[in-house]
Amino acid sequence: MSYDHQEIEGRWQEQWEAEGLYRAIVDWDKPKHYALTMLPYPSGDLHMGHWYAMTPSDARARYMRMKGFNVLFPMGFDAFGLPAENAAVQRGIHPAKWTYDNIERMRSQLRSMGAMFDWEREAVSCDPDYYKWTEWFFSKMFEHGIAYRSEAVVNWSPTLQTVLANEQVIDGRDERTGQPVIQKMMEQWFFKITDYVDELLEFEGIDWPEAIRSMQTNWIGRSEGAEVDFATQAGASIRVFTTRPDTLWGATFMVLAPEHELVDALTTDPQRDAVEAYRAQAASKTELERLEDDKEKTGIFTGGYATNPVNGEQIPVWIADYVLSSYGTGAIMAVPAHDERDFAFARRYDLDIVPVIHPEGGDRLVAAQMDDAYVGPGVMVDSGSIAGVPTTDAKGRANPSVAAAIDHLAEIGAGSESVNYRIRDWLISRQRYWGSPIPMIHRADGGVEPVQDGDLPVVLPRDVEFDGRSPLVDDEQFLAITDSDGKPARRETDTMDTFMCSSWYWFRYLSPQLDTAPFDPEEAAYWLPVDTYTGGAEHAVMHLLYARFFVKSMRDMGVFSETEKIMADHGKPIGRAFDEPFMMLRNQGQILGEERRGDNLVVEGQRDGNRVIATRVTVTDGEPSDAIVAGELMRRTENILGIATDAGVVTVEVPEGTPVEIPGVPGANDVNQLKHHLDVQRMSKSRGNVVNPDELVAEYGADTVRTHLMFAFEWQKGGPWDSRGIVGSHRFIEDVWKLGTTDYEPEKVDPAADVTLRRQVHQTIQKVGDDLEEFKWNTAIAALMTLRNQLGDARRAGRVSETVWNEGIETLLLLLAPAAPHITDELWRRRGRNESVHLQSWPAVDPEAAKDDTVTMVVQVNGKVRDRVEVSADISADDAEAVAKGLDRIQGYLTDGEIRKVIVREPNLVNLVVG
RNA sequence: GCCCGGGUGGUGUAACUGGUAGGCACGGGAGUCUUAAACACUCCUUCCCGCAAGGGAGUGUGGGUUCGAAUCCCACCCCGGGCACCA
Repeated sequence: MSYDHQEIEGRWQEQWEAEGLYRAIVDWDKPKHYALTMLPYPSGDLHMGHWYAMTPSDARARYMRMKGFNVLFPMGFDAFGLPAENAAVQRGIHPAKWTYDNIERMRSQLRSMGAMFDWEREAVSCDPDYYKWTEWFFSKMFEHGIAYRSEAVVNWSPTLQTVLANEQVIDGRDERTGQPVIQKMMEQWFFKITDYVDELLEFEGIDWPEAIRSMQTNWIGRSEGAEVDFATQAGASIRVFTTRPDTLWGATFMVLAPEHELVDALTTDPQRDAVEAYRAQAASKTELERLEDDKEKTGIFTGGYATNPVNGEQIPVWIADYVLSSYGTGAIMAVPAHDERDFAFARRYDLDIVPVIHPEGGDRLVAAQMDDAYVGPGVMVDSGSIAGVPTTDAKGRANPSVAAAIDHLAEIGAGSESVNYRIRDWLISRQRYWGSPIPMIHRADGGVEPVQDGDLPVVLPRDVEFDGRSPLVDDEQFLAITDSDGKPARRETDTMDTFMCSSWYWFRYLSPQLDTAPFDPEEAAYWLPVDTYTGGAEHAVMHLLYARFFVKSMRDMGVFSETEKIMADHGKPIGRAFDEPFMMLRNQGQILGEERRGDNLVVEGQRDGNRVIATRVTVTDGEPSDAIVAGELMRRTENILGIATDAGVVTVEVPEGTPVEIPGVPGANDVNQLKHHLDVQRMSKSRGNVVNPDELVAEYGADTVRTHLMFAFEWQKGGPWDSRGIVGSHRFIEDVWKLGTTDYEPEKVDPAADVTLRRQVHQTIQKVGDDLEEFKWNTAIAALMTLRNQLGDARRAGRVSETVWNEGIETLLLLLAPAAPHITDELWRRRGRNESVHLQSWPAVDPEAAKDDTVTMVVQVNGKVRDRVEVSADISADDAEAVAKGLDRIQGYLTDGEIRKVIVREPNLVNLVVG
């Protein structure tokens, strides 16, 4: 009987569905487990990454179910977003049609995984039934002052024709397309995520990876310091935020962001033209251009002066674009002696430098002799009342000099302690069509008001034309509305960031059909919170941060009050259920395209230690001989290339300005284009490195693909796909088939063989269970492969009894069921069981059976292994020592000295120290 | 520059709390089967010396702690990720 994976997998997927095997129903008598995996965007095709993310999560959910939990494992689609609009523009397909067609296709691909998704709970964020509640949340947040409209400098993407949140902009480029964004003053909708910063910095009671926590902490960017006011002749004073109020005595000038509101008032007439010119020039630059000019700081003197509050000095006020209007107060006090940026600026414009820190154990600093700002510890000098106070590397009040300065500022009334954050409020409006409408009305009198709850959802008009801009802006039918006073008004035309849709989707899964509330409190009381959440780490400061914010604001708006009552009725503790969305978070890595030989790079240059400094880099098909390095580009980090040559991977540094030649791409290129070019080239030349799961499933079956993805990678790390390796996992699945389908008859039963096999079986139960708890699939599968080998050996030897053989086979099926659900259910029922393997309990370890009765004891002499011997597992320390000393091989090592010390770690090791 | 996470055979990975480095696979080699090839099966496969018995080296590099270090400490190099003119 050969293993026909296509027939088996198709049949079981249908049967499970017909049986409703994975329906998750509230049952207060059973412990619940809410397992969640990030929902996909319906791009059209499921790729390996989806399989890699979802099938291990499915295996975990299945394991929890076998452990006795009532498991909810839903799936849905994050279905709003720009690609649908691009399809409309490029191919004339309506975004809704494009999206729903893709969803249809992906549903069937998802089914081919054989996952235990409860499809009755599916949620699709672009359904009006769904976005009605996305809009409702917006209205609630508007009511509670969490959503607000404000004018601010925002990131505008000319490519996407919309504004973007800060989280979506990386190095001045939009994170999706890599195109530059520009800064624009616009009136937009925001969510007050900044009200929650302190709570967001805490991760109490949740089990999240350190990397995500530190990324969020980093992004929020809390810094402690003080706000200080500097009086000016213009009347208004300039407020600055500084983390180093202790260096105030060394502040010799001030710098305002070009956009700062006091610039006009401070600018003197002789300087006005120059200041205006500088402001205009700064405004025209993209963020990217500002960053590129970072070598030389530029700025201009306003002509105005401010008074240093601690010493009364008059100091000049400049403007410069290295001061950001968006951070702190948009103005700084410059302390060139102790800040690198201020130092560079002062040197360039010949401004005063006054050192106020005396370096520990060093000479007094002399301004004229400084080559760099001094940022280390020391003692405050020339600093009025805080002179003599030590200064350390500590931040905030933990630094004695900062504490002293804050106290002094409070005394003289010039400033106070203050905390600043890097994070800004979440900009959620988008000038796009395919998103959830913002349910607001602009009144004729200039005010705004929410659409009445009863009128939700504001539905996207279907009959619209696409030309790259949002069709909502001039859709008169959509726009025309009356306000609550019955007067003509206009609808808001912005839609919401799609991250808004994904900030609450796991609540919608609880009751996707409910039309009276976003979720059913009866369901919520039982299932919440989400117990395990899995997905990619790339969402660290977007989705995962927004989701935390969202739950906290829902809690504060009272959205959970009924749910809480029902929980109390059932005596279920609330814990952190409404403070945090996901109790446990685990991130999988990324599956990369298969590495393969392709286009070569030829590098000319000099060797420098273990790397090569390039003088010229050329992309070529040939392999010229005068090159120092020739081979395939494996990786690039900034200007460092890793090139695979016959002699291994060589590190090549490409200094700025090195000529980079790419055939067909004229003009000056740089390293940034290199990798992109080669990737594109490789992808299009042969799609051999784009791994298509559908093809693999057709060839090997879903069980093999699932098992292999779990086996071949360290899950949190991922890595490049290697098409050769999958045969190993396939052999494993086929061996399981053979083991499960052959009738076993012992030749001659040997009780010792029974003991051995049972020990192996029960040790495997222990090992696999431990590994699945910790998401360590690779070692769990390795242990199951070992058990496969052991069962194969036992069958060949024919010494184990039938009972023990059956226990072994059935345990293998039970332990493998989460990873390979189809073959295990098939074999399970072929063994005459009429209930699914997926309804069985996880096998229990019999500790007696699992115990080793003998172990290999290592005998070392001076820490080197010199012999090994089988001993009883419960050997005493004295016996172990005696056995070790008695070994012939060991005797030979004892002749050159006497035993000075004996270390015994029975039963594993004896170490004899001889000298 | 700062903050995380890493570096183990030809490859992917494994190794409890400091106690046998290389388990599970891929690839490679030899053999059995076959007219042959593929499949399957058996054995070998960290490197060096040796016919072998055996010996030596070995977890990025260099030091240290320890009876004993892949594991702990210090310094450095490299890789991946995040942040970055953030005052």
